[in-house]
Amino acid sequence: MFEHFDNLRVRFAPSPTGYLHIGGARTALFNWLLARRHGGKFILRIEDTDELRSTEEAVGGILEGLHWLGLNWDEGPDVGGPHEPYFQSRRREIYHKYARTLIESGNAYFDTLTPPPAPGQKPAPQVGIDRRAYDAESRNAPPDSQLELFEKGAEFPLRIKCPQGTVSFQDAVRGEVAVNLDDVGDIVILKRNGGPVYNFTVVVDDADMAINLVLRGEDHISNTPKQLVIYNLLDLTPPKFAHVPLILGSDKKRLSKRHGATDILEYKTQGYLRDVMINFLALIGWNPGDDREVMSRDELVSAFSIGGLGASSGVYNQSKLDNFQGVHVRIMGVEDLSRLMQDFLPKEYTADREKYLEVVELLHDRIVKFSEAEHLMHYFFGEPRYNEKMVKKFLTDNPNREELFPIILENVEEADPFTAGQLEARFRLVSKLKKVGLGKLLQPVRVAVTGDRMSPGMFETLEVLGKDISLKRLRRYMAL
RNA sequence: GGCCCUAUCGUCUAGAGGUCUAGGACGCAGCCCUCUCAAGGCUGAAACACGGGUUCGAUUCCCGUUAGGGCUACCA
Repeated sequence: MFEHFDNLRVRFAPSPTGYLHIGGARTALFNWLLARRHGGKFILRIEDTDELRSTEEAVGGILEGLHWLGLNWDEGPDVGGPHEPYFQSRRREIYHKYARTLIESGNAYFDTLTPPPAPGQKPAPQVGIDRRAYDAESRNAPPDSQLELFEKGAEFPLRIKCPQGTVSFQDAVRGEVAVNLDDVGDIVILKRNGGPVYNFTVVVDDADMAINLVLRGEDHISNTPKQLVIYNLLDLTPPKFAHVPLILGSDKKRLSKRHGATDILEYKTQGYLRDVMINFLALIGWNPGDDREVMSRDELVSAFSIGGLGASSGVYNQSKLDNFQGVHVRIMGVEDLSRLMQDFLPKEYTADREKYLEVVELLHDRIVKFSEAEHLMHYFFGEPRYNEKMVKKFLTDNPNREELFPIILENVEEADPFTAGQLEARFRLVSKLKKVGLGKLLQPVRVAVTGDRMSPGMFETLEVLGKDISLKRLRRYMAL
């Protein structure tokens, strides 16, 4: 029943009270994947009814994050659409229209009994209150009187009249969820100041925007019954629901800054590929039904199905992300890699296209995050940043320096042509004749030329560096 | 506290009553390759939370316990 969709309309509805974290990004991704898979529409709606906590910057950050991931929306901010506006803060009249409907049908009433909350205090819990008092005071007041209050702009919270019994729904990932309506209660839909409340705005907007499948975080599962009551009172057909598990940190607690980067844009600046992020995120709580793990965006779209969603929460795994990044980098051609990586490098590094490509080729298997690429290749484009400990160990304090360094220098000097093949042949011969391991010969070279103990193959590195630079760096430490 | 959700290797997961001596991936360990670091190849350690049922038979179904998570606002 959840596998086939006509005119699928899904949405991502973040509230701009902070950056787009990876949990939200994943929810957005699932919705996007679903829309693309079934030829439906992906709608973006900004839930900024909390005027105190919502900010413009947050909106910008969320849009930027979504753009970076390539999760383009068919309707929403910037692109518009037939159900504008897509910001809840600009839909107040719509909410009031629906509120009026509820009052007229006798399904909502002003709560004249509950005192205003003390400033800065949470209002007292209203579930399980003594209904009888409300029944006498205003719950059973005639709709006309309530409408009058509404017109006057009464300073009372507007509550729905929750019926008794149970509500249930078929969750696409969990099956049936049933709740006793006594646990829902007469929830507030309009605040004392007339502002609409979340559980009311989602219902109104999802209905108004013709959303027919709501896929969201598990933290909303308890809100669903409340929303269902409102759908019923409004005589509206509710959408289907799918609640995906949350992403947890390594301590199984809700993901937070303590677990590393959680702003999706942080991954961009660290140099993760957007397709890696998408691949990684999709696999937390979903699988294609076979053993595939590393998947392209297109593969993800065609493999995605709501049936592949799991119900148990997943823990964020940084080393898996890094592994995915490495694999995606390796299967990518040098051309693509070079292009995607150049924003993370100084302009001087990429100016000489040919040399840049040679360097990238050498480092192809060693690059993970692009933010680390500069360090891996810096010595090709300028003086090495020497690791003093290694300089000491392999060069200045090398016990065999007098014996080996002249030989090393001589062979580099005389290599002609100055190619990896030529250099390798010479060094292998020396190694054999002098009965010295290649490592003994090459580690000092490596430190002198690259500044540290690890690099791509030494012969290839020397070739790309060229004879002049190689010799200059070697002589600095090896000329006795 | 109340209500709701979840429960397979450390982690992501496959498994939809017998195919499970439980499969894959990351990570970890060892070996191979090797001029270092990677990459690659091979091998290994590593899990069905617990207790009751149902059944000829439960990782798979039901109940409970425990654990984790969520919600419990005139926040979203």
